[in-house]
Amino acid sequence: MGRSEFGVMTVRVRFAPSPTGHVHIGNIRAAIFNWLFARHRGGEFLLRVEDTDLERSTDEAKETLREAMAWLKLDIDGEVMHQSQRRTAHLAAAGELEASGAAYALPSEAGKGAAVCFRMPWMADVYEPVGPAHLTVHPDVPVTISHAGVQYAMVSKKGKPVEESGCLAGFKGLRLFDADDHCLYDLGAQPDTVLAGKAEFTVEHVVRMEFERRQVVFEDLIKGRMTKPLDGIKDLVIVRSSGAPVFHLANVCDDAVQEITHIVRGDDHVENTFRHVLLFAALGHTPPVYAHLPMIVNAQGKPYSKRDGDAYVGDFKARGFDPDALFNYLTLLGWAPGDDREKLSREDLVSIFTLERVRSAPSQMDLKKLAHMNGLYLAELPLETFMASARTELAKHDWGREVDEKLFREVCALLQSRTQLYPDVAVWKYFFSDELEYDPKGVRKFLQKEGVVQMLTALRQRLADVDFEENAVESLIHEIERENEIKEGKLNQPIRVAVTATPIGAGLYETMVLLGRERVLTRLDYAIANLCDREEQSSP
RNA sequence: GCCCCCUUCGUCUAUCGGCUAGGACACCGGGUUCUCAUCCCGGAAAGAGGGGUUCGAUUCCCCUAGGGGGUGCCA
Repeated sequence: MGRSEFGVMTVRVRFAPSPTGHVHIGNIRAAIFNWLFARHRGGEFLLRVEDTDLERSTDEAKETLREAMAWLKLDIDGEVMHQSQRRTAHLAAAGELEASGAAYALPSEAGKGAAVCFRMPWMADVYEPVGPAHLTVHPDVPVTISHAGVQYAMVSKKGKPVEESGCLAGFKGLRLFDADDHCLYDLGAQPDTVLAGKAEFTVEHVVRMEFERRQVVFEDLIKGRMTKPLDGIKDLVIVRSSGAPVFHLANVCDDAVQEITHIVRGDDHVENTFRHVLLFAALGHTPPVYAHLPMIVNAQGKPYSKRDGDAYVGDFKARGFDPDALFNYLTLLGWAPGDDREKLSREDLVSIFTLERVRSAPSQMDLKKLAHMNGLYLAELPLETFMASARTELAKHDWGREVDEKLFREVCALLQSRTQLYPDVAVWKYFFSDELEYDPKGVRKFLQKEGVVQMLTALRQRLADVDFEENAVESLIHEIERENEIKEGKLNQPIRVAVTATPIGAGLYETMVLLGRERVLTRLDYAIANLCDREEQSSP
């Protein structure tokens, strides 16, 4: 089982999504943790597409799955397994279980075949005794005992019968009593005839049952020691009456043939695990080590559902997130390195990631924090990389489709460090288009002030002659400020609003130079004529 | 109903019996800067509640509450 030549177990993990619809953020987080674990341990990360549900599985979903994984750089080892192609092997396994008596056929319904059910074995390594159990039973509902399990009714608080059932193995030493405390039934220590399906019992007027409770135990790397009483576990349908293998069978068989050593999956599978470990054993395999990841919940603290449209991996790409930033952020959901580091490279993460440090409480996404982290990542992207994404984003605007390459590059270089999300580049419009929408607050605050029009006019006239580069432009502006006896820098914001239509942006002198003399002069003219308060037509 | 699991600032988290409970995002103040962002400094903000165990509990145990998962011939 995946042993290297040194006798050290080689880790083999898998990501096993079912390709029905888009890849969910919770799914991809499971993929990320599997990948990190595999890379940390120098093991292998496999992909298994669980496409047995032919009705709902689509090629498109498979495609978006591969896209999402490629985008997040989750490289896989070995061949991709398609579960639908393993149907014969799954059915063969079911046949073996049935032949050995580990599984049994359910009574077939009219017109259908017989479903196959895996019986929780009578004895197993993972069972441990927990002592005697005494249950109160509702006398109106008869107790039935068969190789398929025990059915009975408990008594609700209101005295109503509540139907319950469990596997036969859960009721070792079962004894049933009536109201007079007579023992009506005794399963005995060795219920061979019942197990063999040679005897079934229906017992009436039972008020009390006793048995030796046992529980199933497995060790979870994240949640610790997990236990569940066997009498609360039911036998498991592994083949439908239609003849199709059920998820549980397929999943366990494939994990066995792929020699998976660790199963890292969502919390929602813990209940399955109690039965899967027994299925592994019945199939002649040692169960893998399990690690159940906590769920990711939405901003309302509720589990993500189809309604939370923003939970698909593809949407994060579309909304301008960087894959490395998302990767890093997701890594911090339910896991932390143990110190104060948060921004961690892939290499760092691979070297320090352990499943033992995963928390077991659900965590919710914080888009603000993700955006912040995205800004950190965008700021340090190589210019070319940033430009490529920015160009794609710009092309979503009609003014951004055909831009001057040289100008585009310079704008990117200037504004990259102030971009948090790619859609933010929409504010760059003033560099590429002359159709400006002036920020009304900016206009009011900076242009419609006394004296501004004169200073802008002076600036406009003398700008025509000056060398159009940063230092010269800055000196000229300062000159005008001195002449008008205002503080150095005071004129910057009025100029900014006049030439960029917004009060926020990068350094003004650089911005002006990038805009170019012609545009700056035209816009100053426009502002002087249309946006500033003119003295002669000042308010009543 | 029953079973399994979870519970530290609004959010993500640190803490593995000694805590003036640390960090990050968001928020609020101040500084730097021509604006914004960055950056720097500061502030407000948490152990669900109740019982134990202990010299000492956020840390261990129990109960309650709240939340999640499961209870399919779905995966």
